[in-house]
Amino acid sequence: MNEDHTRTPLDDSLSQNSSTVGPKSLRVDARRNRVRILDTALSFFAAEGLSVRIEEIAQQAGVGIGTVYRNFPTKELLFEAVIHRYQQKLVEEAESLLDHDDPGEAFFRYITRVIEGGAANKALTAALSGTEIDMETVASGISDNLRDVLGKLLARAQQSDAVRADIGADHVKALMVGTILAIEKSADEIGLPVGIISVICDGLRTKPI
Amino acid sequence: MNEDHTRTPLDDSLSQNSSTVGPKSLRVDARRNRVRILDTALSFFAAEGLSVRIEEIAQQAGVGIGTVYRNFPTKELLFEAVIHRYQQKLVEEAESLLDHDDPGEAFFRYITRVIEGGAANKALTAALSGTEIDMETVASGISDNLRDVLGKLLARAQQSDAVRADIGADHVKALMVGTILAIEKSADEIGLPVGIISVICDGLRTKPI
DNA sequence: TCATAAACGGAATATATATTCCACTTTATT
DNA sequence: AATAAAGTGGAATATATATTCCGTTTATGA
Repeated sequence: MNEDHTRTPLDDSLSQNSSTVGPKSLRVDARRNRVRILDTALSFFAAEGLSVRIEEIAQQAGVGIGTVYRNFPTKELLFEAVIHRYQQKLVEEAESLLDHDDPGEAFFRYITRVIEGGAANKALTAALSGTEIDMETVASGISDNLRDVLGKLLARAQQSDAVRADIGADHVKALMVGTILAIEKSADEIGLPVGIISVICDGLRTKPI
Repeated sequence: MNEDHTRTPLDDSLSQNSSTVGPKSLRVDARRNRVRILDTALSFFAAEGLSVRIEEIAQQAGVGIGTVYRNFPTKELLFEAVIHRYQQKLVEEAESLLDHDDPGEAFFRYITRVIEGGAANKALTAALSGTEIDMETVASGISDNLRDVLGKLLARAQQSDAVRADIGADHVKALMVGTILAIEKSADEIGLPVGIISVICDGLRTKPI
């Protein structure tokens, strides 16, 4: 009775590369369900944060609760799996901006994009900020990877004198998180996001004189 | 059996002016308990946010759960009562800065103070940002009052050309909330708050050239 | 001091939801 | 087609906590 189908949360997102066999080759129907669950969970988490009921995800995904739990033994683990994707995308995006001609623009474009994307995605917000959950694993995962690339992006921008020198990646990360949260929490006044982002960016720039 | 001791949440904080009789003159022990509950709730909410159990508050306040519920029929109402105090303080503080010589400094001093105070107070954060709860009543109450004074403070600062003209009180409020949340959520890197606040303030300033 | 209404305490109740369990299906293998 | 292994659904369980209920205690005014 010793169930050990519990894969570690970070190595499994279900290797899309159809050729490779994957963790242990799931049965075809199982793999399909897994994808459905992840997709559904993503949209729910993004829209409503961690408070969605597992039952609702299961229903919408067209599977039973039990199936969700077979794949993700815990709500938290499901969340982690969902977030792990997003994280990857963010990091990749940052990396692709690392060899941009204008380090300053690369930097500002990146934080703008992260903020705009995040403001529409409660799941990401929760993951980045640690709101709503403890998030041992993911949090540190995100922090490490994202802080790294962000740090590089920032360093280049600072070297090219586009960004003030007295701040670090932590500041930037905090500012992004805060801005995302602020936008998310505010009544949806039109124009708010743009205005706020502009304030942040201006505050980060080196001063003219 | 029709209990109607349910006072409206905003008119009752227990009128300190000992001379006036108050809402309906509580029995002396009842009044004492009410204060204890409010005080205890404040510190708990500030430290841990809305997730504290009512039972814990009751215990720490030295009363039974029933007594808490007699005074505040709902966890949410208790929270509202607690927040109402803080709100009042914030508004008063803003008002007292309205006739400061230097409108710019008054403005920046105020948002700095709110941010620094808020970052240590999860209750305020929750109330301001709407995190963790719906907060119909308080939210709008805070919004209205605080937005008002904040607007005045901002207007003066803008007239004196200390703050860029293209933003409104909503932006400022969102920025404050975001900053508070960012600081609160970040691991406590020393110096983070100062650095972040400085970025925000710089971003709000009119530009030199 | 007594009677009475007000207030109290905390066990019991209600509710919401995460998680488990297992009899039943479906897939893969022969 | 038959069988074993893998996977499934969803009722049942476990748990956490907000809220109610009511017998007991306490302040107050005569």
